[in-house]
Amino acid sequence: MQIFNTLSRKKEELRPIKEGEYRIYVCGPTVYNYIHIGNARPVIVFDTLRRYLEYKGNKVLYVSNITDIDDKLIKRAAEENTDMQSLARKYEAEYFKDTEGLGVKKATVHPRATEHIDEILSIVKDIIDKGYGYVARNGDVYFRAKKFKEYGKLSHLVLEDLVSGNRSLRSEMDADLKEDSADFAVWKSAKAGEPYWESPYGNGRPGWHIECSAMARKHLGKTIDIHAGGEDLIFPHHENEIAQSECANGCTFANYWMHNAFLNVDNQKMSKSKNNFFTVRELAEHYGYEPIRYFMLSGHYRSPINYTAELIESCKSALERLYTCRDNLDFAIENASGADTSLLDDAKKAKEKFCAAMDDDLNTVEALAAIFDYVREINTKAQSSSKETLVAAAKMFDELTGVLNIVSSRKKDEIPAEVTDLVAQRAEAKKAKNWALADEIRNKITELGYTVEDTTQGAKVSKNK
RNA sequence: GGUGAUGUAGCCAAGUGGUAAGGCAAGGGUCUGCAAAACCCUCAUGCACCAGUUCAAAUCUGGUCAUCACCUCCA
Repeated sequence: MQIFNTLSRKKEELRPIKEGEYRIYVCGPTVYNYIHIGNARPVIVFDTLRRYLEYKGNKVLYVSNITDIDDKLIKRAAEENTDMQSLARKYEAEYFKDTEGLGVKKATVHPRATEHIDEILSIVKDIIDKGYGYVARNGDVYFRAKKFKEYGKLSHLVLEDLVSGNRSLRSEMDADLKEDSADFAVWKSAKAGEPYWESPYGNGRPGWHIECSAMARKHLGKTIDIHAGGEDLIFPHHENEIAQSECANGCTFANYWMHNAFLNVDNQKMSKSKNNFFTVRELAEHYGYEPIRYFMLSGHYRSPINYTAELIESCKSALERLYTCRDNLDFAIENASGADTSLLDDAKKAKEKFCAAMDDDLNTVEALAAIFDYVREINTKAQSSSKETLVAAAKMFDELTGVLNIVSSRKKDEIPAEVTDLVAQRAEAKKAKNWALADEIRNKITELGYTVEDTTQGAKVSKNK
């Protein structure tokens, strides 16, 4: 499998440290609010990567952190008149509600920053011991960015350019605490009224970047296979993680870095001030979760995608085609009488095309095309195939759609006896060519919330769409 | 100023040298008592624009235009 590695800016053959096993760390949410649709993109994209690796028979250790200590949390807790921990737990629960709806598998571990203060302090100590960190007079601990010669290797930015950049006001503010304006905080001294933990440097709390370095080391080891997140995290977050981890551990932090492009709204970055901000929750209430997942996979993860309501609607229609195909398959299996086995070849071809696409840097768009090609074959041959063939074809359909996890919300409808009776009555009426009565019964069935469709294999009943 | 991305049909979107996948929408047809679903056909002599390289370019090179992002706590 080829993966685009941000480090080399090239597609590379993905080779894990240990054959058949992948250690993946994906930067998780800061739980201070409901997640927005932009947050959902990396969650869905890398969940799909994980599912594909597992589908290919690999073991995946997947870690995604919960940031539950942060400036935004402190601020928001004050606004909501609550404490930081209750706020964090509340939105963490909402986060899991949304991700579950989006068909995202739970990570092997979802570590919380506040439960890893010991590990964080331990890596801070390593950094200081090795000469890469220093304690400022107020108790802040900073990382000497320039001392790490490879600083900038991920973002391909040069420190001098950064320093001369046009947003240096903030670093100038701390200029009297830092040795150099490029240095960044790994530990922050406590401010009045804010949560803090005791440390050798005085009371304080972890900086943003250090938690990921610490939790990755604890749960996945010093060198991991893949580290992933949104492209905005490349700098400074991931750059700083590399500096911290590689200096503290003395070895490569992550072999592959994967970053998804942004999701825009009206071709602009989503932001509250532009009033183009959508949470996953509000969209899910409108359209359901599954179209959102499909939408995220309908474009390549490294290309920006633009959200509009019309697109979600068209994703919903595309999903309908998949649901209908799967329903037809079940119906055909129950009523199978044909002998054609050529669908088995189509299933094999579909899998080959699907895997070739996924192997090429997670090309979910081509993978979807493979599924839709297969759907056409199924629809064409469903009524002429043998039962065994249809069962195998359905299994392949479930396999491929299962990797993308896009047909999970389809349920087999329970048909009440009342409706079944009406269907039987309608069949009688049809037999007698009493079309008026047949249509009247069909209307009744519709009113009860069900749809009846006539096929060459008899009447097919489902819930109204 | 530095770095990077993008521009393909009405909409979305794959395709990195061999003559434009797939989905949505639209139109026509087949099937059906009528429907629904499904299937078939139609829908870019052309891939922002201009040059160039090549037997061959959406794809490579140079330039132009447009849009977007990152450059110290935004996925």
